[in-house]
Amino acid sequence: MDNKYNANSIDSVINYALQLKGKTLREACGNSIESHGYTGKGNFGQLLENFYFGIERNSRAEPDFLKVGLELKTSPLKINRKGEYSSKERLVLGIINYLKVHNETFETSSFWKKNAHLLLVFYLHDKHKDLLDYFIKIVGSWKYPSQDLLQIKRDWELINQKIKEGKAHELSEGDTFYLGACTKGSKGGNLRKQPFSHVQAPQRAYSLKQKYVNHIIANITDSETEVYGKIIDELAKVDASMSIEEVVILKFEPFYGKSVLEIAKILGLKINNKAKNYLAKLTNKLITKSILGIEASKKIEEFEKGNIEVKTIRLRADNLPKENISFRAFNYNRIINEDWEESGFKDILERRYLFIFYQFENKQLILKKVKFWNMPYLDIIEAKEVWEKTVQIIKQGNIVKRVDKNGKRFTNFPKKSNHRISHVRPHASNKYDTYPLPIADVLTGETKYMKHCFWLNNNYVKNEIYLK
DNA sequence: GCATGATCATGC
DNA sequence: GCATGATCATGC
Repeated sequence: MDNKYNANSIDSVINYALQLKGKTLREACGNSIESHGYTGKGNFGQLLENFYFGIERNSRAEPDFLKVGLELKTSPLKINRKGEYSSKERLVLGIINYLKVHNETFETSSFWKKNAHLLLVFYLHDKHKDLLDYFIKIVGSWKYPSQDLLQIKRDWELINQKIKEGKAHELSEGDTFYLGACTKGSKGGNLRKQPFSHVQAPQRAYSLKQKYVNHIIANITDSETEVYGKIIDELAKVDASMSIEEVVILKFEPFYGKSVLEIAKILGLKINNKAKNYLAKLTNKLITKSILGIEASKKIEEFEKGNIEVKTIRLRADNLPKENISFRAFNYNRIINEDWEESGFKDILERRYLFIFYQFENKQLILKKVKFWNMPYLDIIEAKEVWEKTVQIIKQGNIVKRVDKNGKRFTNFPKKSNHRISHVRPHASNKYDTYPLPIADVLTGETKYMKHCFWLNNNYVKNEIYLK
């Protein structure tokens, strides 16, 4: 290519990239894209690389801009409810080569050689437009803050450990904090060999979690509005070699065995135990104020970036959670148009959770223990059946099985008694709280139906999370 | 006593 | 008005 930029100068490369802001690929590359055989298919990143930067397509282990150590990454944006740009997806950083990585250390890994310094180009995705007409909104370079890098290294090592144990097929995005192993390839069906097991494993890629990418965006555009507290600052006071999770648990332990009343007293909180969410609120304050030593109003940066969801559980004396665990209601029209790989339920199942277990003892709630957890991959595959059945029932308009004399509905959705992990039940304010149906219900002719959601079975929580 | 359907309370 | 977290009601 001509001398649009100097490939030996990092500033030159970045400045050239910054000129993309506000433009589309068509505007930025002139006619060269069409004249080079662009067929309407392809990927935004490749087109940008070829036609704007003049780099031939490659799948090298080195960064795209080799001489200055910069790796070009493009990623779509969406507009969130507040009208701000946020990442539409996780940021994929390259396929995991199961056969090779077990010989690498993080510092010498091909992952780190390639991805230590990123040149990021974010464009606004619009399903009504040709990708040549997407507007490029955010451009910037990115290096990991040293505190994040420690965690990313831990994440990378955990992924490697699983491969070394012959468990590449059990990898899940929820295993790790910032750097995830996401499925990659046609509907997750791409199977690869792994070195220490004869079981073939779904192809996966290193990726930064969507929430982490949002923080990168806020950082690049200098638009961070939330005020965060950091666990890591507490960590340094304890023992810098401990992980975020170890520190959180260590800080919780002094409260084990204490009652909600005692904890409230320590926190200086009044308890309104008529409010259904008082325990969740108390837990939240406990985490921020007492355990992490930050202001209760602040969000915890690491939990945000790592997409960690806190769940408060009340156990009965026999260790069974008093209730099943609900998630957000699904939209009938949306769920039937999703692939499993991009489905909301898979997102729920691949997340990492922090469970806070309280137990009833002599009518008092006692903090028993806390546990970071994510669903094992094989269980996710099992729970997938519940999703598939649900989608099929909605597609067939076969939701209602019968209506009793009081108007109470019985559905064909997957039941708890037939499924070990998860089931489907209503999750609505009342029966008038509905979502539209894609096709009318065969039995009742109704075109909308009470909101439902996936629930995690309480006996699964007892056996697979609390007792394990 | 549990499974399943239905609804409540709060905060943003 | 809705998402979130949770509990209630009933019949088998």
